[in-house]
Amino acid sequence: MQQLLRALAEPIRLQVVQALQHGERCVCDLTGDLDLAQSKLSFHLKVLKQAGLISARQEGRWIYYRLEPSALLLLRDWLGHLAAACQSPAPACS
Amino acid sequence: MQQLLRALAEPIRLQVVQALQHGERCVCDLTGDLDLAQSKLSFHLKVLKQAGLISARQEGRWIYYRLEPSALLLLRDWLGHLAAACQSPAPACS
DNA sequence: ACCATAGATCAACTAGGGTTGATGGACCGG
DNA sequence: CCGGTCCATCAACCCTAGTTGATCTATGGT
Repeated sequence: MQQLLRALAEPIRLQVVQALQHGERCVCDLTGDLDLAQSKLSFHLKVLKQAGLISARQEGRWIYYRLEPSALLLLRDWLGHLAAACQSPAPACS
Repeated sequence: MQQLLRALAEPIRLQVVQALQHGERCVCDLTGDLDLAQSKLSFHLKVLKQAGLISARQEGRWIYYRLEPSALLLLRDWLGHLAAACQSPAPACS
């Protein structure tokens, strides 16, 4: 969880994730979409990839990145469990 | 989302959230549970509160903090939508 | 009124993460 | 081969978020 949250909790990386939500994009597309220096984008893509939130596929000179739904669902479910736990009967310690 | 993610993406705050998952606790309980300096804990509680993830209730000299499930569910649903979007038919641009 | 405890806040310091610009490697077209 | 494009990596810098210790407010017991 820790790693997933840290990866998502950064403005640029959040933008990248949102830019990928409707399908894969290559790095050069993303630099254009988000108006970022290539070096900067590459750094953030690496963080997201290490966290397991995205994966890469090479095609010729281009590298296409895509979201990894399993990671999103893992985090989603964890939040669901937390919410469920804190809504349950309430032990009411005093 | 940004603010929720940033608030959760910190080891101590994550511990606090987990410590609160089964019901409210006062600050002095939490300093004991997590073995933290009072000042440090107070700082992180403030961040979590500003993000809307926890809320406070005063009782005498004690202040009890509790999780705010609505914030957790908001984030949960956002992740669900993201996962759904990236799993959908796939426009397959070339 | 006095003291003890719970907790917030502040200023100074520190460190880890993000930025920047340059370099390097891979792939391709001519 | 050679030049150009796509992308990763690196070192140096910078800045913000977190830490620390002290101080301040409020509440309550005696």
